Amino acid sequence: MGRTSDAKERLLDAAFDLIWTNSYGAVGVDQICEQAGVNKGSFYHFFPSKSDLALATFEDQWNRRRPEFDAMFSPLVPPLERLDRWCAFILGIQRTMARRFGQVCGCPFVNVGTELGTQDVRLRDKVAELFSRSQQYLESALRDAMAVALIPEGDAAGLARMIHALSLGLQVQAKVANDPELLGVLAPAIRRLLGIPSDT
Amino acid sequence: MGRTSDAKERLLDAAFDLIWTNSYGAVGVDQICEQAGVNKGSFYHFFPSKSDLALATFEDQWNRRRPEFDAMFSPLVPPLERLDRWCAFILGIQRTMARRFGQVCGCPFVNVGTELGTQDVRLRDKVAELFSRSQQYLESALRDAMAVALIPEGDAAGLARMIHALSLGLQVQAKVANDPELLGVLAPAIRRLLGIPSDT
DNA sequence: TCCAATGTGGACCGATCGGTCAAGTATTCG
DNA sequence: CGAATACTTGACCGATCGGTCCACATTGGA
Repeated sequence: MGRTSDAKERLLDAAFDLIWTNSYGAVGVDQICEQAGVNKGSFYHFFPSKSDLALATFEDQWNRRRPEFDAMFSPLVPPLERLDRWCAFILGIQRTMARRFGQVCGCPFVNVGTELGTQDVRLRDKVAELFSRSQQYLESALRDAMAVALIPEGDAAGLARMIHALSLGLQVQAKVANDPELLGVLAPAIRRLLGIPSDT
Repeated sequence: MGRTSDAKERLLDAAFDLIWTNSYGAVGVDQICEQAGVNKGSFYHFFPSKSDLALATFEDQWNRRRPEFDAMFSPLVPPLERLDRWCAFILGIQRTMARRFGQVCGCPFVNVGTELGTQDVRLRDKVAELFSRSQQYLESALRDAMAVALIPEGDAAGLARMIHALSLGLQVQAKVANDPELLGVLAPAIRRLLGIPSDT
């Protein structure tokens, strides 16, 4: 009962894009509303605050990306190829954003996590949660790789965290240098970390 | 001629601390002035804009830290120990900030670089420059390590970038998890990356 | 059909934002 | 001493901030 609307989705979309390409602090509620084609009254009908919108945005984006991740890390894909696909995925995203926007945007979760980490505990915790989910995919791939002796046995969770850190750091470097191609070293770097000799 | 003052230094100090522990956007000019015990008029006597202050702050901080870096990476220190000292340095800073402030603050340059990377080119370029300087220290240590065959010959610059990325990523993870001890894996991760078997 | 629930429009709020300005005070040099 | 310079003071500006409010439009279920 009551009327229906897709304003909430439009707000989630607009907010994520604007915050990703700018920053949480630099994007105003008015701006988000304008881009979403929604009035301020409606905004606060759906979300109690700007921070709540950001929170919802993150969960929403994750859910949207999840099928892609599940496919990438499918147990049917050879373990090391899963990692390669993941590297290609990240590189692809940063390339696309850089081309569309003229500027490497980096990882949206890192951006907000570092900006608001000391100010908004809920947002910080949400980013930590999303990080943990990413690492679970990596960890699972690493364990499968160990099972078939593609890499030596070891602390899969710890390794996953290292690989994840590597990717975050390279994305920061790429953003600051405004060059998505810096992410090209991600895959070889991971192989180094895993002790796999490169092909060349 | 004319009167003298240390207001500029106080502004640089206050600004760096406030921006590091919060974020660029969340800290106002008024707030910086209050913490520095300086009036707004004086602020704009020394700096043309908030963004210029941030820029000056970064250069200032680097110059202050430089002797520490030069000592850490002195050619008289064995190459691999330089890297260990660097890891300990980063861990120490994050621990101190976390204890003093109740929250891991991460790398100040990453924080601002990711927040303003798409909005303020000068700031972005400055962060890129500081990153490059850090990598030069690492690169030099790696080359020295190669010279005495502590690690296999290879692309020192590329390896330095990977190590640097690893440290940035781990700092982001530590901030978001609010646990400085996550940086404990930095040293072992670097050894892994360099292909050095761990002691254990 | 009519009502209750749901979403919309947009004016409005006090606070704060980065930045300006002009008059005044201290200091150093000639 | 006097004038040029360097710094201080604090009131002030328009714009924008996140958030509130409420009359109104639209809808689905009974």
